[in-house]
Amino acid sequence: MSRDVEQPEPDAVEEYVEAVLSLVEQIPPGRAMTYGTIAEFLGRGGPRRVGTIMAQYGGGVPWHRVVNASGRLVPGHEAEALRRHRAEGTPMRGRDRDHVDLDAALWFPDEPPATR
DNA sequence: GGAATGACGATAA
DNA sequence: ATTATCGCCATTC
Repeated sequence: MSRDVEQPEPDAVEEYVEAVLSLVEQIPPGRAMTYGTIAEFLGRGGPRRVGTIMAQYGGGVPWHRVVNASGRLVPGHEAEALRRHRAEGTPMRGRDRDHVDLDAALWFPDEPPATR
């Protein structure tokens, strides 16, 4: 057949954004997830994709509970994120307790992803 | 289609 | 612990 079938529909993007946001919303206080873990759990896209999305649409969810693989806080909002983590009692590490202790705080969803 | 760009990740020095 | 490099995924120019 002719006719190519590859037209990146805006819906697919929106759906992915929703998937990321709804997952981040589920992260309990005092816990955290990494960009890579989120991407892995969703089974599509990559850490980079997740980061880009959080940067644009993460304003309505607990964005501070998303950290990079090193436990580093969100660039540009470190002070705010740090303040919130201290308020939530998130396990921190480092001399200044400015990194999330992923060994203790990494959270993983109990149920499988919403099979779309 | 190639190059540049990111709230990333793993690894090497 | 910090910096540099490369790989990855998708978007934008």
